[in-house]
Amino acid sequence: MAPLDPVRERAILDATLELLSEMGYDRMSVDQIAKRARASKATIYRRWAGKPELVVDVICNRFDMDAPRPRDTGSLRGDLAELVRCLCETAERKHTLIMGLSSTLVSNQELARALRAHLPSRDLSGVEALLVRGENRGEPARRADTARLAAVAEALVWHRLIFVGPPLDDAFVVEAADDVLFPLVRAWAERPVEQS
Amino acid sequence: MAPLDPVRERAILDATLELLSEMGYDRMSVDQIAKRARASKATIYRRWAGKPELVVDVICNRFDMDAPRPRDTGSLRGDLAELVRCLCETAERKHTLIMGLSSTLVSNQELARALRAHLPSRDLSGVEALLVRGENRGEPARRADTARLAAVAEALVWHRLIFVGPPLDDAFVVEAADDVLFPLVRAWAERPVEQS
Amino acid sequence: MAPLDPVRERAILDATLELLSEMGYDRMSVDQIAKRARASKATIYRRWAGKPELVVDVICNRFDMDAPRPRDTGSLRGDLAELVRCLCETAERKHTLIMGLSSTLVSNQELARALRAHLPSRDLSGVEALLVRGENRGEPARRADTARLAAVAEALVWHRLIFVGPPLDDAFVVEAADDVLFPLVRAWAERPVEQS
Amino acid sequence: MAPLDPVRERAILDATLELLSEMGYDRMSVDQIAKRARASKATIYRRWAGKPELVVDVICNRFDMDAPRPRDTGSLRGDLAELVRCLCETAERKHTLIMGLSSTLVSNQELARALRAHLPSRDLSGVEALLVRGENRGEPARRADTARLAAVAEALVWHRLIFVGPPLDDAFVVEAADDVLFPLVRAWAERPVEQS
DNA sequence: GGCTAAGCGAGACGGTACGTCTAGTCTTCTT
DNA sequence: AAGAAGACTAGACGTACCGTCTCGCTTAGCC
Repeated sequence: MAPLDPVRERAILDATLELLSEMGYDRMSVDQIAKRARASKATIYRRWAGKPELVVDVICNRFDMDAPRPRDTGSLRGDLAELVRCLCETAERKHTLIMGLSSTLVSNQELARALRAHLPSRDLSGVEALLVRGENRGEPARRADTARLAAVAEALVWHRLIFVGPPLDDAFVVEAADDVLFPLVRAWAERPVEQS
Repeated sequence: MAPLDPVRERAILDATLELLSEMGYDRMSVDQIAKRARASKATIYRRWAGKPELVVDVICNRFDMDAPRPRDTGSLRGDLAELVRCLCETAERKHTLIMGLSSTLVSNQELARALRAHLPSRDLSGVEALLVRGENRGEPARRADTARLAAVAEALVWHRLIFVGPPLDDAFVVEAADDVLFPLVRAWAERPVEQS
Repeated sequence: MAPLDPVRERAILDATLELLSEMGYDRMSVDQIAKRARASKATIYRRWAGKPELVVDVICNRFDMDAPRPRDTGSLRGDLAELVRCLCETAERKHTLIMGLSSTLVSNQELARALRAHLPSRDLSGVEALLVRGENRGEPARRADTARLAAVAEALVWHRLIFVGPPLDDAFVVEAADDVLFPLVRAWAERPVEQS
Repeated sequence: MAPLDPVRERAILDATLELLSEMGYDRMSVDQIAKRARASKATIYRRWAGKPELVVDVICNRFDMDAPRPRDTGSLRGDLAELVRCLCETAERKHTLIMGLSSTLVSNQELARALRAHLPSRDLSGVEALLVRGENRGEPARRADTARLAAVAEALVWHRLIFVGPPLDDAFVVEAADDVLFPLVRAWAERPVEQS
């Protein structure tokens, strides 16, 4: 058993994940985690420097952060709305966690970096596919920068969460898609920007 | 002295503001605030329901949240970059505070609302002026939705802060302006969206 | 309430005293004391540097350390046995506490001094009276050094506790009185030693 | 190597003995013993039931508990002082250990018995010789109960350690010999008590 | 000009989480 | 097959912080 037992680690991460959703970040105590995982606090602190580090690890390793893949709705505008909807879904899940952690993140840049590395939907293929479908339909989707489109969509969602708060309703989704993303994609298609 | 002494209130807000920048939100304790303000904790809790409320009050009343007014650079693209630069400046100041508070904001929607009411640059006249100048120059700035433009710009800045972190460098500013905001304004000018 | 509230102090000392006899020194935890006294651990640690200091205080202030006064049995030998019996009674009560503390006392001489100051039966008048009674009966009790007699008696009792252990039976009491204390008192009476 | 290796046992006892004098009983941890003896904790716990048992074993087997034999000083009074001096020497060495153990001894009578079996100077021949020498010199040493004399002397020394604390100075030695032991021996010689 | 009401500084209090430490058990790998 | 290495459970310890409360003192406003 000399190397840190992965079974125990798993149990601790599981317990943390459960409690995280049951109580939220700051009402969840390390003692509770230990009790639920039938682990000793020493076992927890042998692995993680503290509660925030543990939770970041949970987020990175056991939390499903990938947005669901946007479905084909038959039109570019519809697909963009669908994209925003998917991002909303994920962001609302992440939001609580990140907000709970953020007071720590501010004074712990190393931790912040670790978390950020796992935040974005690494998988851009959904957005890519959306643009390809649009192009195939003859819609003005060519040359759009996939990553930038995803970033702008994500930015709109998070901005809304921070400045207006949940819930993210359908009106917001449609506005974001129709008034920002769609015009933007069209603009890129017509006068492409030099890719950076 | 029967009504709550405004002098004491001021001293407490000042002390809080100082400590907030010296230590950050969560390493700052109420006892420290009391000591620095030569006030009793009772005096603090007679006015504010708790530490988060106090800090929100600091932000609302003693924290200069208004973005500096973007200057005229002679071109729409330049003005947009200038706008983003101004937003960056403000956002970086706000960022730390909001992140420190956010674990509380999640479970205290009332507080969140209070804070949000003071977050946005209420003053959109700078953005308005920017668009007017563009229009006067014959640039494609007509019919752009002032509030929406400001929101998108702000969204880009905050997204960057959350997902990449400070500092907000010049490359980011230029990209945001040239690759997103400028195409967007042009798109709006050419095929205006129905205002919501 | 500014000065440390004596009511709380009392409650804590009481709770400690109770738990001390219920569980013994080392199975008693500070958390238990706090819970029983309906006090916070902070309140305890504000007053005492730690568990040993608290217990020493209990012993000094709330523990009745005085031996019962030996009764008149009608003879010097009987009175001496009675004295030993009284000392046994007290010592057996003290024994557990001192033994529980002693691992700390070894490495904390300051604490040891505090405890020692409260250990001896300060009241020697019982022993004094015993000797006077003997003298009045014409028994050889003159000139005996009261303090020294008490010390020898006490030494015999503690030696027995340490080297043989409880319980202190009647045979021991009689032997101590008849074979040591009585001969000693007689010897002092016949050829008094120069008092030191 | 199949039978529990006596070499390892020896190493563990040695390490314990060293640490015992370096740090005292309660600041010495089992992990430290293991590390110093280059042994595993399992190896320790395979042989001894716990830390107290181990230490008792050290005391019984590797600790020289016997008082040095009192030398002939040419007079009974001098010999008695010499006896007390020898007891002091041993007691001061034992004192720390016993005090460190005592919190355990209280709640573990079996262990207490094991320790007690090794505590007294089993070898009474030194005391016996002392009395014989006195008798041969014509001093009043006849019929004295060797074991009881040793016990009283020992009692005086331990009482002093407990109630006044180390160090045991020369004044104490002389007083104990001249004011208690010598009168007592003389009294026994003149009116012998029936041996119990 | 006293009386009352309330704010005030000071700081103890209950509660609770944190992170550290130790004792004693158990597992895995090495020799 | 015994031993070294060291991870494990359990739980006590002492610290820090929050928000409440109680003291006296001082001040303001009203009779």
